[in-house]
Amino acid sequence: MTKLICIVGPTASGKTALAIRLAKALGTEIISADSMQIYRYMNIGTAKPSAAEQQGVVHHMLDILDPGESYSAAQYAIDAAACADAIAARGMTPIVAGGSGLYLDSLIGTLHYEPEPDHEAVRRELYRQAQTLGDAAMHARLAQVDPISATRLHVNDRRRVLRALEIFLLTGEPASARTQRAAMVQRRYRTLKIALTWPREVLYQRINMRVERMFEQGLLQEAQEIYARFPSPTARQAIGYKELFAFFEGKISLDKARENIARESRRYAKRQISWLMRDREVFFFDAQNPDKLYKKSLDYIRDFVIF
RNA sequence: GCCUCUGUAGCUCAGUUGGUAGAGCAGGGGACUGAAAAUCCCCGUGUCGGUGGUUCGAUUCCGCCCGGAGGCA
Repeated sequence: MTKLICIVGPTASGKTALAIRLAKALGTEIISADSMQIYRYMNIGTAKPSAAEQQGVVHHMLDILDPGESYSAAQYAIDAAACADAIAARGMTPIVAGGSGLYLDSLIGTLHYEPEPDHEAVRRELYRQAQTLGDAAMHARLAQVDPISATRLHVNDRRRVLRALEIFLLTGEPASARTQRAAMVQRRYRTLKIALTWPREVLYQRINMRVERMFEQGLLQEAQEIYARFPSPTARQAIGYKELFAFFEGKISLDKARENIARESRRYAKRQISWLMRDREVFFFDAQNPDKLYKKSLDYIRDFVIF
């Protein structure tokens, strides 16, 4: 089975730098697992490594879409797997680095996706209905066709409730049944997962500093451009952009936007940590000393690649 | 120096006509299968500034002390 080295961790934990250093040492390539760096033009706000920072290491899954083009974890699994297989075919062990836990799990095959018809129209209709009938009614409807999903999902989690309904309407099968079947599918890759950890306060300081640096580097102008060129739903939801859009629309002050970006980044980091904590496979490495982190990672990688 | 206001959760404040207290924000924990940087759920013990007094009982009333803000000199 093909092997993948995964470098994960919350935002601003140093994944990018470590991955590049390791890739150079191993002579391999990097596959990004970041749902926002996948977009062109969103560079500063997503902390995408510049050409200089990449130091000649080949990066995949960066800049493959325009902001506003829609994408999905399922599609990512296909595209990233193609990259991984190509790299492996050339005799290397790819490094996957990124903070989008769902994407990462989709790639390695912990999560599995079966083909399904286009959901565009059905989804739009469901949201229209939710608008008029209310969340409780939609949840009740789900309970009739897919009681397992309905118990698992909170009434207010509109997104997941409607998605579950959508699956049923599209496939005639409850989402829970499909999920159950997917769990039986064998994984695609063998993985070594290294997670970078920091004391919470230190990580938050790093996040705050990074946000300031982003503004120094011209985040405002970058967001302005995206705002003008891509009035799209995707860029709208990226931290660092959505807050500035609110500023452009006169809803909040620039200071408030800056503050919100830092706060949302902190909360995002917390959600990422939650995601990692439940993954029993990850090794948590202290990231406070970069050299020690690098050496320890290399040790683990050597064992992993050999055996 | 005198007068007035004020001191309650990390922050901004509410409140208890005396029975040891609660909101917002910040923060913490969790969920997560085709939008995921998204979406959603749960979590409020804190010497009620300190110290004496009144009281069965004080964060609440009274005295003094210590912070802070303003006014008069």
